[in-house]
Amino acid sequence: MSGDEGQMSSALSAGAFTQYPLYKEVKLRITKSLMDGQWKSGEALPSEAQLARGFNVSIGTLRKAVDELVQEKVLVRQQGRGTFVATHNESRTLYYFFHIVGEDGVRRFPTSELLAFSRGKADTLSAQRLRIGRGDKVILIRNVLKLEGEPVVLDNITLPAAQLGDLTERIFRNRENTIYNLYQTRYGINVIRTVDRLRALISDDKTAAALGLQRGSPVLEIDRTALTYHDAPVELRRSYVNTAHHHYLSDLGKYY
Amino acid sequence: MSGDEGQMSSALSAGAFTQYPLYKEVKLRITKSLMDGQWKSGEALPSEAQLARGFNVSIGTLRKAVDELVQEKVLVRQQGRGTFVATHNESRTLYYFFHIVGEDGVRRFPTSELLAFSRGKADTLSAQRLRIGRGDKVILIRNVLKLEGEPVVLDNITLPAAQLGDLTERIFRNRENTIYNLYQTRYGINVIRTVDRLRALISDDKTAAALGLQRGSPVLEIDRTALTYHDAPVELRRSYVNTAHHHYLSDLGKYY
DNA sequence: AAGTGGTCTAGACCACCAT
DNA sequence: TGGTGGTCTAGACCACTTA
Repeated sequence: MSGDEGQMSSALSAGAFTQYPLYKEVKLRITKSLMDGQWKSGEALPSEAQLARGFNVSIGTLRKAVDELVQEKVLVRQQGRGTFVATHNESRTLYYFFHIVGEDGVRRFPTSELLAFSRGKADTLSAQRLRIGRGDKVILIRNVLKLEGEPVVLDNITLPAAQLGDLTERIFRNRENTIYNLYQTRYGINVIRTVDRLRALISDDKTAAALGLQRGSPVLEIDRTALTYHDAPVELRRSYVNTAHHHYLSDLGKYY
Repeated sequence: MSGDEGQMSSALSAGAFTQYPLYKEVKLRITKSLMDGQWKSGEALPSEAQLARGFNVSIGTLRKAVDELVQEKVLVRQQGRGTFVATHNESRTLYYFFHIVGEDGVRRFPTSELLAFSRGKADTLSAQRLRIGRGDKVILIRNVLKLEGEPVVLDNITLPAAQLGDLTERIFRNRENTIYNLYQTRYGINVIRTVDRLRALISDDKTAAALGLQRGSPVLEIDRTALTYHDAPVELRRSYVNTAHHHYLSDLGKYY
């Protein structure tokens, strides 16, 4: 009886006929609570023992579910203290989302300077990539990132307005933390991973001017999609980088 | 007695005074066997039950060690069949080491064309990055990669000759598989991960010619270090990519 | 049918943190 | 001291592959 209980409840609560691991279902239920905002950024979840009792699974199964969420950097474990919802702070940004480093390889956090904040409508491509309707309202942001005072990155951000209804230039400008932190804390939108597509281009005049480059200089274009739970897109960002004294570091695989 | 046995043997066999998890030590011992070539590319390891007995640990601890090696793509589990040393085949290359994709986002495997094979001595920078002596012998390879018949990538490879003593142009040219597969099967050098640093540049005339580009065209430079166990460097590769119709895909984090 | 990895459980004990 | 996560063990049963 006791041995089969977990599997029975799994099949029941999943409402499925297929064989599906119990820990995956537990993971989905934790994810759902996170999406619903049941535990907010930086808050502690109930202890593993409590969660296991709540889900009616063994502690080992509960841990396996949490293990994966920790791996994905959605949760953070701290021995002796608890398990927390990962916060978008500077160090997380620096290590997982900002890939521009100096020639010495050192990671520095950039300062940000807003160039333009406007609203518009999604064109065909943006709509498709954000999975919204063509012509739906979007927010457009142009932003320069500086490293040691020098402009290095020009960001062009496209956001679906529906999810960030009240976002204004003032709110954006007055944020005290990273942009992803703003999405997370104010709108409950948690960016979990990004997919970047890179090319080399000759910069156009406007971009060159924003980066203090000569006409015809090469720049690195980064076409980024930011994703939240279940790979749902939440932000498009097209960036241009002056790679004369910096480079983009792609260091996959060091996840152990 | 039975509960403490594992931890005791851990401390003993690690020969350390510090607290060190038993599964980490098991992982190191498996890694060591892999480095020593005890199980070769594509071969099956002993079953988990056998390994656990051999290391005198529980099956759970053994699995935790193997879990990490599977995550790092060093080992591959196949339910019902066994656990195998991961092979450098085309699909592994395509998904984990070759990041150039077409505008449609589809991954295609490139054809390779050798331009030059020579021997030389390591300059200061190469020596430092390969952790060999300045002036030590190296092998230099220039290679063009074509996608659908068009040259897209120019590779300039630097290899420490000491580890690949007998490598000749003929052997390199006649390989039947990927370059990393050659290192793995012929020299027991297993590339596990790579670190890429990217910039945008104006191509020099030689590079432009090799890629069929006009003078002054922008190209994406990829400065790659390939690493084996314990992050030991085994290859340097400086590549130039025509990103007019392709891009570099950086898709970290989809490891779940 | 026999052997392999995959899941799940139950319980002990350790390391670390806050109080 | 009590609560948290971290490690380790032991054993049952399931899913899949091969012969």
